[in-house]
Order: sequence, then structure tokens, then C-alpha cells
Amino acid sequence: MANITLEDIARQAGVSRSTVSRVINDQPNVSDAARNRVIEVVHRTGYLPNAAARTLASQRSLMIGLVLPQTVSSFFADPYYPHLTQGIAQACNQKNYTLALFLVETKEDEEKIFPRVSRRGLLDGVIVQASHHGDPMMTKLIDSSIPLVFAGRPFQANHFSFIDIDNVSASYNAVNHLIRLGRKRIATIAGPSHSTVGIDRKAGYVKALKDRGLELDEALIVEGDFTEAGGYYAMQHLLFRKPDAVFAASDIMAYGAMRAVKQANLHIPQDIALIGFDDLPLANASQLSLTTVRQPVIKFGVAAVELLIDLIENGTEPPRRIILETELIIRESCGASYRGLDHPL
Amino acid sequence: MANITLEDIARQAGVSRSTVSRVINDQPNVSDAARNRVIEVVHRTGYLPNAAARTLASQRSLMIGLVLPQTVSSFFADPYYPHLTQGIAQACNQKNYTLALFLVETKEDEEKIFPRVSRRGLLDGVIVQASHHGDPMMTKLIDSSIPLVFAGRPFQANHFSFIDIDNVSASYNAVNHLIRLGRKRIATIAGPSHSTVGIDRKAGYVKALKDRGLELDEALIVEGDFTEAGGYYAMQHLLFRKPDAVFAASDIMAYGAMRAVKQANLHIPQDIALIGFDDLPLANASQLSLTTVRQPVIKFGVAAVELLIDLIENGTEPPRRIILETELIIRESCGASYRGLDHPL
DNA sequence: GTGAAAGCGCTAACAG
DNA sequence: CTGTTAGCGCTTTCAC
Repeated sequence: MANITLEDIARQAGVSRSTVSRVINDQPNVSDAARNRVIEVVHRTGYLPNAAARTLASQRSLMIGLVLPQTVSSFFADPYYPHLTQGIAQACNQKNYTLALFLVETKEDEEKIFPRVSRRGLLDGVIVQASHHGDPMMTKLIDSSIPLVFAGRPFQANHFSFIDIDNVSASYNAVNHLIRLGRKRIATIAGPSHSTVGIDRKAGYVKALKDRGLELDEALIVEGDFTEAGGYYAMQHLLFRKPDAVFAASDIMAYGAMRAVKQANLHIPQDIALIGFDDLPLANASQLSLTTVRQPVIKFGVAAVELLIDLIENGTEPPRRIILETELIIRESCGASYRGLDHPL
Repeated sequence: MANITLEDIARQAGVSRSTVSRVINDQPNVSDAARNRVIEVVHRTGYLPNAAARTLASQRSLMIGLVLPQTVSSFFADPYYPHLTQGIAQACNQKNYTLALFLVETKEDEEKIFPRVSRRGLLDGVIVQASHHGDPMMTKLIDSSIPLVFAGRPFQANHFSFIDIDNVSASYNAVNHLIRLGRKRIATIAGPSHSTVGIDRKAGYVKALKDRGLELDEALIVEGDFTEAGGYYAMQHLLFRKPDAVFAASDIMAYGAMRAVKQANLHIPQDIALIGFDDLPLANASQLSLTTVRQPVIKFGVAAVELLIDLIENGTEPPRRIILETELIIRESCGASYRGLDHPL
């Protein structure tokens, strides 16, 4: 069972290699008789084509890579990346692609990984998590001219294909919701300013305040790092500024903020309304249900794969982009009381 | 830069293909002069060997698969699998292997994945998360005779190589700790009884009670499913039995239990001592620090890869197994007061 | 509708 | 130390 080849199948079925090849690749121009004989032998022998030989001959590996750069690999505590990975893995299955996973944690990793992340490295294309500006991994990948899709808007987005959610308007809606609920001193725990997510979510916050005529107080903006602890410390700082609402750029940071608020003996949503971002199932369920922006992570992963396959099959020019919709999920932490299915406002 | 071949390098360096091959594979029997000339050309051209051709010629892909079967893919809410994956990815990098990730969620996935998870599928070996008895994916993999390492003891462990932690003695120690603290009615929220983890952790619990002469009350054993909600409901049931301590087979379930205890207006550890299992960083930090069994997940992943590579290089017979040590991490939830570095008992 | 033949780009004897 | 020679197992023209 180990080393049956096309040749063997051909001989047993009394046809040529070419015919067998046509059959296993579902190509036309094979008589039903021949096709059936081949299929029979294939089933009987349990024949599986050798992937390496196929790749070499066809110049297609049906394999794509997912690269999670340095800055994010530690984020495995955040449920975002596992979910993204799951969506991508799902889509790969469906499309009959194999997924190669690359977690870049150190510079040495980067060097070791790069040779394998290029067309010569057996991949037809790569999905890269957008990371900070000037990430050398990115630069190399871009230079390698392998079909590339960024997960999240990269810097210099013009030149590249990417998929993203509309972070600005998502944040805008969240903050706007707080404003409509009558909150006046709305703070934000932003994401890192070296990431486009951080920048965009903050931009939505700023825009909402401006549009609604609220003063923008820089002291109400604190940068977090997408960790629980980051959210906690950010909130501790914010407490001095007496905000009556907080928009956190991730649920994890929102939970950190919640902890700080409780510790200060204040109440959510009475004293401080809170909205997060992500709406991913957390392992550790919370006491208080969090109003948050739901982003479609799984769909995101699926779309990334589909976009990449499009680039692989139809060329990478012009760059394409896909923006997915988000949804504000209203629960308890924002203080919008609602009953049943009624929308609160 | 796209399609340089060995041939091109050879020509430019004025040597034969074989010599270039020797150089890029770090083999001996090349004069320094020739070697340097080749290296120079390789660098100048940015040449990278074609992986498919290499695989085909050498019958080694330097690629391994990680298969997470049906039963676990939904567990992505539990930090265990992401961490395991991270450990495995890390080790792959270090060993210059590429990691292919297969998440099996449906039966269709299974069928689509299998052809790619076999030697013919481009993999040198596979790490499979041990799942329930009779999982068809397992059976197929075993039959395919590809080098295989189980992550976690599989059923019928005799025939296979696997890596595991000593779940029985880990649980034994945890429960024993509760006994030494004077607890009398010690309950357990066990893992699923169709998994070896579930079975082993329960066995350790039972053994500790027996060894210490405590009565085994079946009513104090409730089966959970490794989710927070599962732990919560299990604890709700247990509360009727008035336990004074609970050993949960995972931290997530312990947190669920904690929620149920709080809701019943009881206190941890005063009314009920609690010990969990895993000690993985949770995204959502808890209020109360949890005494738990620390398992070395990253090391586990690394060891799995090393074991697999051993099987690939040296044959799979006889089956090998590696058992990793765990450590009881004493914090607040078990009620063992301790100061500084002193061990509480 | 089918087969022969020429690669895909590399490794690995083997001979020198 | 080096080059020549066969493949690895498949895809893909190109004739027939």
C-alpha cells in the first residue's frame, strides 16, 4: 500500500499513465469503460497520488501558509487568533487546500521560516497577519512576490490585497451608542498606536465624539496592549479622570477595565458604561454581560482564504480588498436597558 | 528571482549540479574554493531550492501534520489547544520542519483531510490529539502506517507511541493535598469518561481517597465536559451533596464551579476548597487565584515533535512513550495559607 | 479517446 | 573532491 504509483495503476487497469492521470484529475476525454476500470483499481489498491510529484509537475501545491508575526504570537491568550486560525483552517478544508502554520516568535524563527514561506517553499500563497510598521517579515514576503493576503489592513494598504473589518465605523457606532445613552465623559482604552487596528478603532471613537459635538479630551484616551492587564492599568489611570463611559478596543481589555472599576467600588453600568470589541466566546465566562462589537472572525478567515485563492488563480493585480461588516451587540454593560427583542434606542 | 534552479547556480559557479547540491545540503567532499563560489552565487541570486523537487527526490518533506479531531476542535475556547499548537509550532521551527494544521470538524472534513494526511500526502509524520475510542480518523491514520505520535494517551496505548502527562498521579497529588488540609467530603468534576484524560484524572482522585481511607461516594463525582458551563452545572449538582472540597479536571471547569459556588453564597476556600487542572494563562484573569495542577503544555508540544522526528528517522518500532511531570501550584482557592516560599504542609 | 515522451528540480549512487 | 547518470511520480503537450 505504501508505494503504488500511477504506473502501477495504469498497468493493472490496462491503460496508460496519461489516462490514469486524467481520471484522478477529473478530466474529460476518457471513455467510460477506461474510467471505470481505473476507478476500480484505484479503490481496490487504495492508491493516493504523491503530492510532491504532483506539485513538481503542476507547479501548484494546493497549500497555503498562515503567518502570525512576532507581535501577535504571544496574543495566543486572546481568543482572536485561535478563532481566526479556525476559520482559515475550515476554509482550507473546504477548498481542498492544506494549511501550513507559521508562528514567528523570534528573529531566528523569522530566518528559519522565510525560506519555507515563498513559492519555492511549497506554498501557493500566504495569509499574513498585519503587524506593526516595518516588520521585516512583511517586507521579505512582499519582496518574494508570492500571492499575499493581509489579515487586517496593513500599512501602505494601497499596494496590497487585504481583508479587514470596518474598524472605524464599528467603533464609531459603539461610541455613538454611548452618546445616545447620555454619557458625556466617554473614555477609550485604545489598541497599540503602531497597529492599524489600534489606529482605526481610535479614529472611530474620535469621529463619533466630533460628529456629536462632544469635546475631545486627550486625557480620556489611554493606550492598551490588548491584554487583560493592559486594560486593567489603563482603567486605573482613567478613573482619575472620572469618565462615565469607556469604549475598550477589545473585550479582553474591557474585562481588565471591569476589574479595575469593581476594585474602585464603582458600578457598571451605573457609574461607568462599558463597551468592548470582539464578542468572541471567552473560556472564562464573565459575571456581567458585556456590550460589544461583534466581528465575524470565522467568516473573516474564510474570506481570507477565498481571496487568496482568487489571487493565486487569477493573478495578484490589481490588489483586492474585502471589508466585513460588524454588529453592535447590546447587553448589560452599556446600561441600555432593553426587554426581549426590542432595540433599546 | 522566481525560477532559478540548481542547474543555473551550477552553471554560474562553474561546477556541476551535484556539487551545488552538496553545498546547499551542507555535505562534505566539496573543496573550499568550489563551496565558496557556490555560496556566493546562491547569495547573489537569492536562490532557494524547490521544496517539491527535494521532497520527491529525497522522499522526505520535512513537514509534519497536527491533527485535532472533531471532539476537540470546538475546544478552541479552552486555551489548551492553542498552547499545544504553539509548542508544536515552536519545535517545528527549531527543527526546520513545517507544520501543517488539520482541524477536523465534520465528517466531510475527515474525508477531505485524510488523503493529505498520509505519507503520500506530503507529510513525514503526524501528531494526533488522542480523542474518543473508535474515532474513525484515528483508525485510518493507524492503518496508513505513517509515523504517528499521539498527544495524550490513546486507547489501546500498547501499540502506539504517545506523549502524555501523568494524569493519575497529578490528580492524586491534588486530591491528597485537599485531604491533608483536612477536607473530608471531597468531590470531583471529572472530564468525559470517553477520554483517557477524563478516566485518568478521575482514577487519581479515587486512588487518593482510597489510600487515605476516605469513603468513595459516587454522588460526589460528576462528569463535566471541560467547558465553563459544564463546570458550573456540575457544581450546582454537587452543592446538594454539601462537599467541602472540589477537584476539577480543568481550570475552565473550576472557574465554572467557582461561579456556581459564589451564586450559592458560599465562599472559597472557607466553605469549599477548590483545585483545578492546567494552569494555562487565561485571557480573562480571575478574581480569586486558583490552586491548580500545572502541566507543561509548551514542553509537551516540543517533546511530541521530537518524539515524532525520532520515529521518522529511526523507525516506529517499538512504540515509544514519554510522560511529563506536573506540578501542584498552591494558591488561594485550596485554603492552604502559606507565606513566602514555605510549602504549606 | 489514448499513449508516448518530455520534463518539473532535485538527490544520490557511482565512477573517476 | 567532482561530474555523470538515473531516477523520484506526476502532469502535459503532442501525435495518432
